[in-house]
Amino acid sequence: MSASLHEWNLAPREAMALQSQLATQLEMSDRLAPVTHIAGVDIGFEDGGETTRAAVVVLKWDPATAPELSVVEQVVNREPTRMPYIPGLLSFREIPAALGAFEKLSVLPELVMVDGQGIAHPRRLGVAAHLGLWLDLPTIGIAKSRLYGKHAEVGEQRGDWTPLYAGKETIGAVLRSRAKVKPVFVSPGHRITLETSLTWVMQCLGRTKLPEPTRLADRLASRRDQRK
DNA sequence: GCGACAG
DNA sequence: ATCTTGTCGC
Repeated sequence: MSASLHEWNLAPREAMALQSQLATQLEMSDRLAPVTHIAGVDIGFEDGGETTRAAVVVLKWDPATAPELSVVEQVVNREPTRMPYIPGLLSFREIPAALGAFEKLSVLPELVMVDGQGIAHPRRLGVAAHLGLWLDLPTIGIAKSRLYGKHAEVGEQRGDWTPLYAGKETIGAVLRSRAKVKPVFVSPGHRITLETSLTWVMQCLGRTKLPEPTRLADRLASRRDQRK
């Protein structure tokens, strides 16, 4: 059985109120155990959207070989899709299936990278932040596009980044993870700072746009991946 | 009222 | 996210 279902079947109005409340519980400072394993999380859909497929990939962290990291475990969890995609309420659609995938894991990571926003969200509770609270693990959000916040143009060089702002508050960073490619949006979720988030993301960056954890989870969650 | 809008 | 082939470029 997964987490108390009542939290996941809320009307948009209530879901939004819950997000604001939960956001106050986020820890915005570093509280990480020594990192030996990093997980990547992403969600995909099948059957025209009727089935939600959560994928979690656990990689062994080894500074000697990074950004090449070995896969220690891969898990896929399928569940009936419970609600449609509503901008700002993504976590209510994706987290239930993700929690099921984590329950199947035999190796728990000390750090989790999620495909989506951390606190770079209207109410500061993107999917990465929400998942971090549920798992009580440090999480980082790595999104392929912007949901919320303003920013200046980002440099062209790989590694260049510029702050993502919500007024005067810094809620994330726009990172040029690969030259000549659209930048990614990095924002801390839970138990980690933006600075530390950027350090980890860059350390897991190969020559690709996405860091290894989410790149592999992306592939595993995608319908194009013919595995089963 | 008019846009914007993670996956 | 997903529906979908080939094709341009490093």
